[in-house]
Amino acid sequence: MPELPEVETIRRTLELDLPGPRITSVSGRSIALRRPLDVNRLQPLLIGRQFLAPRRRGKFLLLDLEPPGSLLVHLGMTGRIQLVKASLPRRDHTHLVIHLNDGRQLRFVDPRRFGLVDWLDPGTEGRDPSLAKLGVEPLDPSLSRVLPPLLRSRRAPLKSLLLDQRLVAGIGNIYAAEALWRSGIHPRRSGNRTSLVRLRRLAEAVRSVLGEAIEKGGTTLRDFAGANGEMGFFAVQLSVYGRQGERCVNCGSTIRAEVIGGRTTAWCPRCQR
DNA sequence: CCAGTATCCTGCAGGC
DNA sequence: TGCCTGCAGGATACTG
Repeated sequence: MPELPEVETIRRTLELDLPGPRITSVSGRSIALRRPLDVNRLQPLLIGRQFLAPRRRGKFLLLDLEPPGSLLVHLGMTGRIQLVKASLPRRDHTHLVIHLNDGRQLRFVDPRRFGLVDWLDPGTEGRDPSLAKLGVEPLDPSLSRVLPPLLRSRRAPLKSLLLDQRLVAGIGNIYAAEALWRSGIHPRRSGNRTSLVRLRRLAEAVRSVLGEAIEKGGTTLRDFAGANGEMGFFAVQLSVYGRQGERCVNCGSTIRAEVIGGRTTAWCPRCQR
């Protein structure tokens, strides 16, 4: 669910509100997330530090600190970040709480525990096993030059290739389906059986779909950050994802869905070839 | 190296 | 009402 646009919106929200106060303590429960969450290790590393403006890489958040060091955060499927008054009751599955000296807390909540929070020593992000493998940033202007030849070199379905974070970082199941619909390409089409012209169109669709979703997130930023400081997800207008059985907004055909590469994938049988 | 599948986890929807 | 099953999908380990 949290794909690049949602993570970017969270980043922008945190950028406004997180820098400043000092960390006074850390609490929570060490528990198995994607990587083991070790509260006892984080505690001495975080106390006394202040957050700077956060960064994003793919679907990862990098919460930079001063003195230098970073928290690496991934929201997985159900991860949420809350920046709230300490008095607000904790939701279930709150795994980590970072206490700030202005009476607020940064909380990491993740029922399904597919997310992660990990410490990065300054300058080591290039060696992090997850970050090091990430492909091109989809909003980078180089995307339409870099991505097409990569896709051309593979014979897997384009839908699966778009989800491969080593090729392009930040696309998930929702925006992969949307970008393929927008560029008129069938999700099962092999990368190496697609012309460079069409792949360039796909790269542009990826950029525009993600860019528009971020804009919408930006316009709802105030609501989105919420009265209770909860940073979750927003609903964007979707053309195919989750619309199987409904009519294509472009041609009126019935949207279909099948499992491709282990992921349910919706597409329009008429618009996408 | 590449492609495809299994795995982790909880909440929720649907069937009966 | 309650129980069961299956599905949702991030990244990654594993298999062929």
